[in-house]
Amino acid sequence: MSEPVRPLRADAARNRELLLAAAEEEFAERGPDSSVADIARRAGVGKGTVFRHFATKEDLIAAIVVQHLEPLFTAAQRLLTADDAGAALLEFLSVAADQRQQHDVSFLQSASENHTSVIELRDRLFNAVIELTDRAREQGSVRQDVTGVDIWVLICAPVHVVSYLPNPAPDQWRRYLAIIFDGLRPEGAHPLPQPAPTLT
Amino acid sequence: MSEPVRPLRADAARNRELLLAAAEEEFAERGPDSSVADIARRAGVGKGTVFRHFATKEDLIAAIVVQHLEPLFTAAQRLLTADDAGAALLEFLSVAADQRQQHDVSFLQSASENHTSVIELRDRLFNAVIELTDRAREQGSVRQDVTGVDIWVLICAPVHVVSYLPNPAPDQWRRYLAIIFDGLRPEGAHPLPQPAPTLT
DNA sequence: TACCAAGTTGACCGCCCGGTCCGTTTGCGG
DNA sequence: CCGCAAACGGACCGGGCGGTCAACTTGGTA
Repeated sequence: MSEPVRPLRADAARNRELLLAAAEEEFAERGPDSSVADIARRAGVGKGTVFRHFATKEDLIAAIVVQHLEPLFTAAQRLLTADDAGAALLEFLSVAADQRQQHDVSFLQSASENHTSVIELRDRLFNAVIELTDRAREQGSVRQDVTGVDIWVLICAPVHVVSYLPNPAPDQWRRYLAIIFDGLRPEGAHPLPQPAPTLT
Repeated sequence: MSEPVRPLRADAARNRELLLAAAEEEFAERGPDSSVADIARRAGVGKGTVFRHFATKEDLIAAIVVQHLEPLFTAAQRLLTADDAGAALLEFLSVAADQRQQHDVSFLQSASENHTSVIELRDRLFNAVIELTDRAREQGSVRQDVTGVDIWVLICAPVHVVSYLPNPAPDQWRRYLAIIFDGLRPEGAHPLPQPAPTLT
């Protein structure tokens, strides 16, 4: 079943990394309509080389998304072993926001929803967020009526709202994460008007 | 200085409305890359007619944005006369979210940032939000360290986070508006790590 | 060092986009 | 009801896109 994949040639491996880095920068700067030709130019390779490494533009996007989800998943797993689950949840949200602030490619997620590699990693990350949230709720660090799905959809909010500012400070998202997290705390919580959603 | 603009012919006026409605639907369903040809087809007119009414695609987008900002501004002005400024602010955020939930074209805002008509209306709306927020803060309905700019960037958040759900209930945004608004209340507020931003 | 598979390249293809243009149709004042 | 300006429609244009391919270069190995 398993294929004895030969290692990439040295120049090919280097070009692959150059391409991923260039594509990430290009998407972060120019948005979701960045062209493959521009990405190739930024990486200093021909356009044909892009398609040798990634069969379609969508495959390239999926590779970038995976590269972003991976360290997030690692962080989530590490934080699952922390004693203070509330602080762990807050730090996870900080790590996620900080990563997005550097290179915001969140708009690529929807363009790679069909790739199994993205789906698998995304689901594992989702489950880790559920666990983080459950632990924080059990310790009374967040309100009783908040679920992992709530946290899941709120991950992106701090960075997103900052994108409406003309020249935001690099850490501006911290202000809005703090506001939102205050809304998640048990103290002074008002009843929620809608039941918690699911992902199905 | 003023031009004696003749009234539109009956069919032209009707087509203009058809086009605006069709474009709004098309953008809401297909996203920011909807084509002018598809919009014309949905409106039941030729492509040339689109460009008779709106010189460029950007002009069409700006007209849609203005059509969305106008009722929002009206609502904000009305709510400025309410007694309970905290409830007024919450209702303004509800009106804004409810409108966006019906036809989310918020991604068009950035594509029409150069149009004076959009800029003027947006600035007037912004000032109204400042006033609404100042009144709510003075009445102690929201925390002392929150500003109108904070509210301004948070307007879009409830609808945005819901967009990450596969089949959201029409009122799902209310859950997240409630969470965020709890974070804006004075009770149990933790100090904010970053100063309030400005729009310049 | 000589060989060749692996890798690179950029011209090229078909497609679709925003925008133009002119021949045709139509609403409406006299 | 007539005449015409206003409005309409769709073929057409230049340009940029994702993706292909055949000629060329190069890294690793025997």
